[in-house]
Amino acid sequence: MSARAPEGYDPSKYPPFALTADLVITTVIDGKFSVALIRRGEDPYAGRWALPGGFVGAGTEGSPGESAEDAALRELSEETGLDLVDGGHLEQLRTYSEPGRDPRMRVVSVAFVAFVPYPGPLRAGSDACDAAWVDVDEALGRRLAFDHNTILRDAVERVRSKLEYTTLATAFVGEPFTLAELRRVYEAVWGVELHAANFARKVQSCEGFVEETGEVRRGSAGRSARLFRHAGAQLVLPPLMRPEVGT
Amino acid sequence: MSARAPEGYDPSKYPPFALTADLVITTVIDGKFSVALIRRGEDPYAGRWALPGGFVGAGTEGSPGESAEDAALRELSEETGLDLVDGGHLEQLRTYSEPGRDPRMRVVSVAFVAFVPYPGPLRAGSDACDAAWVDVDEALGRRLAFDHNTILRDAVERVRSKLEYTTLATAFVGEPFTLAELRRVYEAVWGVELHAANFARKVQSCEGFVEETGEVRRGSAGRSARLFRHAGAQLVLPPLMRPEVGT
DNA sequence: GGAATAGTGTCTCTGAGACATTATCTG
DNA sequence: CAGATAATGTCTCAGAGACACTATTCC
Repeated sequence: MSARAPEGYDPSKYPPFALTADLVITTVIDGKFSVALIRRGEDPYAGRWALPGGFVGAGTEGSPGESAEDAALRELSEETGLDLVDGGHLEQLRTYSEPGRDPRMRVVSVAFVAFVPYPGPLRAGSDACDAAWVDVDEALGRRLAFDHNTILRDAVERVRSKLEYTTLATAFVGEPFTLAELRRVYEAVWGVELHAANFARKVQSCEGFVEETGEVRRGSAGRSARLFRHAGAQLVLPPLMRPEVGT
Repeated sequence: MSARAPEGYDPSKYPPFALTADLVITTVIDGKFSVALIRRGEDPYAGRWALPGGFVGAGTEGSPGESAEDAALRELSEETGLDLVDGGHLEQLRTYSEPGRDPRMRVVSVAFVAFVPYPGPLRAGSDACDAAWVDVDEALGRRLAFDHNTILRDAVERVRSKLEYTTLATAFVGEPFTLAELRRVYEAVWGVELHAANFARKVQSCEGFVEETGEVRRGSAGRSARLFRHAGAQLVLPPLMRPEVGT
């Protein structure tokens, strides 16, 4: 019985939680799987690196408020300038609600993961004294604010596994892209080397994963590469398997 | 910047949300994929079927409060008597935070999915006038309270896909179980018929999925079946694929 | 031409699916 | 013994991985 009020609906009777949306914004920069971090300017955890995020607007009389997704999109745009109309992907990760995860008050955080093509350096937001793309492994090694190490770890595993059975790797590259560029996304995120020939065959044999634009990319050494765009399919069946991960 | 208060930490400055944990408790009853629903005794949506759930305790001075997971476990136990020590599985689905999803006030719901062995009929909780196991397809056809149709749809898809690449089917059967019983879980959840011989080979060839107890189950017609228990592995590699679902 | 990168051909091996056969139980 | 259910044997086919080879581009 979601949200049933036993008698009368007096909001003051219901425990107040503050709600935030925290983002794990991931991208691939020059072959490195990277995440957007900000450096906190204020206590608690002043000076620590943290995930970007912010409060969800609850609304007042006259204004309807926003969902956690709305808040996440707003934060993503503020932080990176992206709005997902051309490429990129945002999805909910999970919600972190342990009492005590924020030392000040009861804050529940809905965490999101974003997959974006590299949008250039970050601008430090109003409440951060610094912002930067950080290699994921290095970020996991830092002591982040709040429970953000846990959130980041969960997000990294989500991204890695989603590349196996979805076409979301295309969200990391701008269109059009070559098959080698797409392969480098997998290699960066999974930390492995893939067999180029077999990778290309697999991707092209999966209905709706990519389609040729007809153009080629030249300019670098070697034979010019055909260009592709994402062709709409969401799932990869059967999945691409990341090698050697369980053994 | 999760939960940063720009100046001073005055909780009254932060928008109050009520937080609930809603549960999609699934099981397999006699070959039918089923979900626990309760019938609401009070407005809003009095008389409508809904997912079980309840408020998350925020805590007060002296009491620490609980996480959404704590609340979900409490609700699961109240509703079914189960505590997951022997079998069963509970995981977060996602959080639903659209403004207006509850007509009374701003309620954010963290939804969970539970996989449990059939625990017998439900007892109607304090705030429900009825409670029952309902076939999933029938439940999806009803007009449930709040946005519970959406939550249920998301949960059903989660369960179906989780059976592909995890060993969670074992959470639906009591131990020990026969391979035929395990196969009937897949058949019920996916709504397909599986080839018994190939299923048994696949399950046994997957390291750590099941292990023989050495006992057999007799009493029904035909050759007696060997008994198994879950052997600890969480993932099925390569995944079991549900047939014909995309085509 | 030579190095570098893209793309193709093809072989092997594994595993899924289909189906036939054998084994063991109840009545 | 007949029927039912469990378990095994084996054939075929698709797809992943490995590797050799061809194609095209820049220098």
